[in-house]
Amino acid sequence: MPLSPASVAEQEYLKQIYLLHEDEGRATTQMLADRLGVKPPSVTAMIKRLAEDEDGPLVRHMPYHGVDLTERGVAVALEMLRHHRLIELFLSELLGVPWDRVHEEADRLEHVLSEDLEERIATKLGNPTVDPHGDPIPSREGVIMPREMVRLTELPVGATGVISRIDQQEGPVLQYLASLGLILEETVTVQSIAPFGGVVTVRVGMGGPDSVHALGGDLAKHILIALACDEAEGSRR
Amino acid sequence: MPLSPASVAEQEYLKQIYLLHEDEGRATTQMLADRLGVKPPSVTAMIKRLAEDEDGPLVRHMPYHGVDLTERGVAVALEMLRHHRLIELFLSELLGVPWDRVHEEADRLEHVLSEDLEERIATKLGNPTVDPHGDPIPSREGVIMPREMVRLTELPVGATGVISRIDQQEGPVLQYLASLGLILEETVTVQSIAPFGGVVTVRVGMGGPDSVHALGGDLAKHILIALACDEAEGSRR
DNA sequence: TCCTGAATTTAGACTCATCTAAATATAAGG
DNA sequence: CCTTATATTTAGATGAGTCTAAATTCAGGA
Repeated sequence: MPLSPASVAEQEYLKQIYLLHEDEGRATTQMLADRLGVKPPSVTAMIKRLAEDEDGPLVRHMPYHGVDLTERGVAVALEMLRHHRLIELFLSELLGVPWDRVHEEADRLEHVLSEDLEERIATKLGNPTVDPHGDPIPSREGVIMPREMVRLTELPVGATGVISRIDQQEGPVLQYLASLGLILEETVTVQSIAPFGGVVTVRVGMGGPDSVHALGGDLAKHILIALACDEAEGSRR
Repeated sequence: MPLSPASVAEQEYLKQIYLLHEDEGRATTQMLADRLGVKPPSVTAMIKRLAEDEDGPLVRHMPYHGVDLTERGVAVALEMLRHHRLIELFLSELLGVPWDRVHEEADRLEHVLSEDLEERIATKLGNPTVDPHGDPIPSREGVIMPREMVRLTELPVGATGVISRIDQQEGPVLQYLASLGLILEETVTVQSIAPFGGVVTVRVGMGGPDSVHALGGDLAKHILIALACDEAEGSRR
C-alpha cells in the first residue's frame, strides 16, 4: 500500500513513463512531451525533479537516452493505473458512462481517489482484473494478471479469436470500432492481411458478408486477440 | 450551467466565502484563513486575484472589512456545493461510505467532477435535494429548495421535532452524535435548556430514560430541527 | 481624543510546473 | 571522418499559490 507521495503532475509523468515502456519499450523526452501535452524542456525539468526526490529517486535518467522507472516509481505508476482502470469500469458499469468517454473522466479522478474508496470500488465490482477496454487492473500489491494475447496484425489468415483488449484510448477511434461491431468479447476471423503493416480484413462474429470490414494496420495493431481454443490447441508444439 | 472557470484553490475559496456568509453572516480574512488552513496574507492575496479576475470579478473586497461574492462568485460556489453534496450522497448510498467520512472524500472529488458525471449521478440518485447531513443540494441552475428549520438550542422546553440537518462536518463529532442516536430523521424532545447557550437535554425517539442525553450548547446549535406537525400548528399565529 | 491590541494588508521570497530561446549532444549519411 | 538534422538539455522568465516579517488600519477603552 504505497501512500502515493507525488503531486498530480508527478503521478501523471510516472504513469506515462510506465505506459511508454509498455507500448514502445522506452520513454524519451519527446514521447513524453507529446503524450503529456507539454514542451520537451518541461519534461527534462520534471525528470530531474523525479530523479532527485527527497524520499529516494522515482526515475533513472540516462541523459539523451530516455528515462526509466525505479521500483518506487513503478509502485506509484501501478497505483495510478489501478485507480484509473477501476474508475473506468466503475463509471461504465454503475453510471452507464459510454465506453469511449470513461478514459478522460478517469484521468482526472484517478489522482484524488483515497485508498478507502479504491477498496470499496474494487469490492463493489468484485475485484475485477480487467477494465472496459480489456486493460489489466493491477492488484493492490501491484501484481498484473498475465494474459496470452496477440495483435490482430500478427494473426495468420483464417485464424479466429476473441477481441480481448483495445490498446487505444481516444474516444472517436473507440466509437468507430464499436460502430463496426469491434467490441470486447466479440469473435473475429481474419480474411486477409496485406503485408508490411497494410490493411487487415476481418469478419465480425458469425455474420455474413456485410459484417466484413477492412482496417488500417495502424488501427488493427491496437486490437488484441485471445486465440480461440481450437486455434490455441493447434499452436501448441 | 456555469462552466467553472476557476482553479481548485479559487473554487475552494469561493465555496468557503459562501459558507461563511451562510454560517456567520460575513467572511473575514481570519475566518477564511482558519477554514482553509492557510495564513492570512495568503487569503488577502487570493482575494485580490478573485476580485480582479480577467472575466470579471468573482468577489467584492472591502479592505479591512471582509469579502463578498459577486453573482459570478455565487454561481461557482453553488456549483461546488452541488458537486460536494451530490458526491456525499452518492458515496453514502452507492458505496456505503460511512456518514462521518463522506465529507473529506467529497472535498477532493468535487473539483474534478464533469458536468456529464454530475448529471448522471443526480439522475441515479433521483435528483435529490438534500445530502446525508441534511444540507440542501442546489439545483443545476443554482436554486436551493427552502426548508423551515430551527436550531435545537432555540426550541422551547417540551417541544418535539425531527432532526433534519446537522450543520457540522467533522468526522469525530458526527460519530459521537450517531452514537447517541442523534441521526437524520430521528425524533427528539427537549427536556431542558440551560440559559445563555448552556446544556440542552433531549430525549431521543420514543425511548425511555436511558435515551436522554445532555448536549453542550456549541454542539446542540448545529442540530437543526423541523418542527413536528402539531408543534408547527401550535406556533401559527 | 488618544492609545493600544488585534486584524489586515504590503513587501519580498520561495516552490512547482510550465514556457521560449539558445546551446549542446547524438546518430546517420555522404 | 565530417557534416547536418533532430533530439535534448541549459538558461532564464513567468504565474499560481503559499510563506514570514514588517507596516498599517481599525475598534474599543481610558
